[in-house]
Amino acid sequence: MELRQVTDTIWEIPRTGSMRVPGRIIADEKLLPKIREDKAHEQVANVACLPGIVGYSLAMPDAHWGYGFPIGGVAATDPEEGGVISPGGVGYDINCGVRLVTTTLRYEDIRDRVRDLVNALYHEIPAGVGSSGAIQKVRGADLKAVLEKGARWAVEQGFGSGADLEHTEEQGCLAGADAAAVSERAKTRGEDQLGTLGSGNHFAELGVVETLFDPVAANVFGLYPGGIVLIIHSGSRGLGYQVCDDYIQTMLRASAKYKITLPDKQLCCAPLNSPEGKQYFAAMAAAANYAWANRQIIMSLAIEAIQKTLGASPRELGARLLYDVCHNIAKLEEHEVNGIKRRLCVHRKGATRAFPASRMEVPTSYRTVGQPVLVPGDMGTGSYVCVGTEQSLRETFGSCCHGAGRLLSRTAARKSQSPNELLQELEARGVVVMARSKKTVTEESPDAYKDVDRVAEVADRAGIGKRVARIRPIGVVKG
DNA sequence: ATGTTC
Repeated sequence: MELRQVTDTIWEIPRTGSMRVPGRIIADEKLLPKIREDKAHEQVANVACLPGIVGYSLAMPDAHWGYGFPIGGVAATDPEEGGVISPGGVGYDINCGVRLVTTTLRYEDIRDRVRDLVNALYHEIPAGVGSSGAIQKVRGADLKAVLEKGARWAVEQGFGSGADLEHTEEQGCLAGADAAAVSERAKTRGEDQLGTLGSGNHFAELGVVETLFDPVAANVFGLYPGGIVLIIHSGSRGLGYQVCDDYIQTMLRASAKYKITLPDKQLCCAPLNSPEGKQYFAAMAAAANYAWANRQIIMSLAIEAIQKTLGASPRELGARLLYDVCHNIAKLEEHEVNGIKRRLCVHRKGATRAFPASRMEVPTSYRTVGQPVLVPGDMGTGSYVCVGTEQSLRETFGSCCHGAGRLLSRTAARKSQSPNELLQELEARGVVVMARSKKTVTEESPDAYKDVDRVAEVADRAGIGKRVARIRPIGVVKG
């Protein structure tokens, strides 16, 4: 497949065959070969065949192979022109996302307490496959409220405060959610999993702000060198998984019903304006809201654990949600295409929104700099806070990368190192790790991920997310 | 990612 270099950081897949638009991959010479080896570029071309897609089928610098769509894939469709919605373009973990909490603690204040803090987080936040029981079971009318109100429900139950909602994408509630579109089985799976981390790449992490790239934006975001931050990465757990699974079946039928020809069955979809498309959107939004409630509760549990461990008052800890950004979702947004404003369905799968200061969706407190973009790397290397730009709005429907991106499969990662060896190595790097499962530790080895510094540098150079600060991990809780 | 194949 031909890849034509357009700029330093853009490679284009020309429109051929049944592609409706060209593909574009944001990468550099070092990241591109791995993306090709993964055949993620072929998935970009496949996505370009979806009915109603506009502009480009895009891949972010951390792109790799995924179910149907690449992870790191972005695609916008126009519902008015038969545009579709595809569960494969959202992912199994609906509204998997990241939130970052700043504190007034400095590294020197807690240098000797990191192990105690990690231990406290480990005990207060259930983690691992099938983890449950963080809070009382939530069912019936309460679960309906979670699905339709999102993070606000958690705040109303006493987890965090209303101020958190202002610093959450969509205020922690995607409009159009309908609990009735979520199967009973999905609901049952969700009733005891609110406030739990899950497994895989999900984590709760303590980090220290290390490098500032943009001191002005850093200051607006409350980031300062030596400051301690809390990062939480989790999603919609078994409930979101079940919603995806249920609707892939629906969409396989719908694709046939609407005579949509697809190069890959995993791209199964339905027009947004069809009953199936509307129902999936309503269920996806409900799962997204569950994920926001989940992260809101996890954050609250984590902050409480830190306060208790340090014997600090809320005021002394000074915890404040910088932002919560999702990276597995489809959203209706206004975008300008060829000079015309259109309401598009933007699929971001393993990609974050990255809106500039000019967009109304950005919290008023950040309206001078832009939307925070949270880019966690692997547990031993670092994470980035970036900021959205006008360029990302123009070139990637306001999207940026979501992490380092996987380099090795989980199986390959497990074979490369023993868990104890890896834990020691991380300790030597200054990272205390506590994990429910040793298997997860090796699967999540820094060696299993691409270099987040390079990914963030490419995103910055490509102009889709300017780096604000780099964060070094000091303590991590894993599933 | 996922009660890691209801």
